[in-house]
Amino acid sequence: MERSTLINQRKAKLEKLRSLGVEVYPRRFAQSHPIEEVIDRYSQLPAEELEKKAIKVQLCGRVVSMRGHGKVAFAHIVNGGSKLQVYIRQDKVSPRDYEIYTLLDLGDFIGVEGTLFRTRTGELTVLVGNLHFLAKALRPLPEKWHGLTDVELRYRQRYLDLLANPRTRHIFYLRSRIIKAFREFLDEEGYLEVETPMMQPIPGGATARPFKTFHNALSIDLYLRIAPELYLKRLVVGGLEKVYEINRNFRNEGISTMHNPEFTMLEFYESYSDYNDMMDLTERMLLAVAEKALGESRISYNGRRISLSPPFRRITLRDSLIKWGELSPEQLNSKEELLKIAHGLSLQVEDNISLPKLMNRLFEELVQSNLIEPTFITDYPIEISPLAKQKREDPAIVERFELFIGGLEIANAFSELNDPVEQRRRFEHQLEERAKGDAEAHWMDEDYVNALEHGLPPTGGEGIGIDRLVMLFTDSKSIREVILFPQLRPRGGAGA
RNA sequence: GGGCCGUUAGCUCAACAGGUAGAGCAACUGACUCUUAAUCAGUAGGUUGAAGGUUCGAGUCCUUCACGGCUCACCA
Repeated sequence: MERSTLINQRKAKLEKLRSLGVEVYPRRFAQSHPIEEVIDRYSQLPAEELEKKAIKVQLCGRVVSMRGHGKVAFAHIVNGGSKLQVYIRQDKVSPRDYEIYTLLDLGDFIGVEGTLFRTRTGELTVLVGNLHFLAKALRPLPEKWHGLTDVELRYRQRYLDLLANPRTRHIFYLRSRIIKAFREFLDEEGYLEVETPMMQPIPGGATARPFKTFHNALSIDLYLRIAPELYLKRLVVGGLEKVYEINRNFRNEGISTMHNPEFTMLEFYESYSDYNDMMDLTERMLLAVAEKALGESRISYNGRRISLSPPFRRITLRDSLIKWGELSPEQLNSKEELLKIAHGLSLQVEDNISLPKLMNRLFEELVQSNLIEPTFITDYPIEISPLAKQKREDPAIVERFELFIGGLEIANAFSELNDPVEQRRRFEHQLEERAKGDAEAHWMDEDYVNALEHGLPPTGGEGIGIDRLVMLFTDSKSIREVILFPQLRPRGGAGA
């Protein structure tokens, strides 16, 4: 049926309810219990006992199914994700309430007062005494059996996805629990949660293209942050020795199953510790989060069972290329050799690519997908790590790790560079890269260097991509499955 | 940005080789006082994503565009 006809039919019913004197959008309804509680408390009681106790309830929810049988009807109502059957009999309700029932559509909200009983087939059900109309749905819900599968509609009208698909609901409940578990863990460790600017005059803390905006009153360009890192370290300079922030980052880059322009990042910094301490902390934290949010220490991802019990494997970037990339130490020292390999894999790399960037590229190609079990990859080239501290024994390498689980990059951490002179040098080098055309090279941030000049203690810092972690914990293949409203190209009109 | 695939009723999907666009659910009318994907009888519902083209004839073939998915490239 044409959509406007469906809506008009429902509007007509709405008017009929009004003409009966029914308040069609009332303010509130006093429920005696959420449906879930009723089920928890009474679903085990035998029918005879239910009848003897004659338990009175006032429940409400959205009507999701109706089965009329002449002068009686069964319906299911849903609230809080739980479903309960209600039973309306013409001889048990007032004529007015019965008329209200006849005007109900799937999707409407109702409240019922009645008595619990068990049907012949054993289902816990409310025998309705009074029926209250709570809100009208003018548009139909997705089909009851197949639900809503059109991916575009699921993302554009997430409310329908949430109504029709229990898995979607589950993912976002779990996402909430995961974030809460991170907070609880860090709070217990003595970390302070802070909020730092989303709008920054100089976008820093990562190598990525920013979104740009303009502040009228100040008449300046501002950038949506690509990372909170430099602000969090300013706080450590200020004596907030353990800080964390869970918030949005924005990167003006491509959209894919692994990338959304805005995404959620946990970053945390701890004074007097280094990247080794961060690895220990990460192991404890991920296990704690899994146990709290999932109730177990193992996850399933892409058909693989993965244990999050420490210790996690630790291997240097270089050794990982030897182990999984089957490269020799000699090859790893030669850009020409690596270029040959890259070309052999038909990777598109520019001939003037630097050795460290080439290594990283080969890592992504050859190694990353093998890192199913939690694995810390350590010791990155300095060139791609402008904010990390060098290793004492090899100044070309920094004290940094990335954590991979299920082949996904989950965390990135390092011993923070706290030498202001060296930091300035690194920024200057980045400026040269930028001048050479690297749009993602880091900006010079004099104010940040100035902060370092006041003294940053030895500090370990880490960022964890919350969306990817939620993907991992919910076995989701696309980041859009774990972001309620992922970025899509806008489309005219509602509903499509 | 490139490649591949998709877009048909409110939802989920059909439609041979180019020959009158169909089903289930939802909706509407009627029957039915323990159903649960209720059942039964009937009714209505379509600019086949958009615009062009080929053809006697296009959901189907061609071109362009829009939106989406996957993938490659780019990118932490």
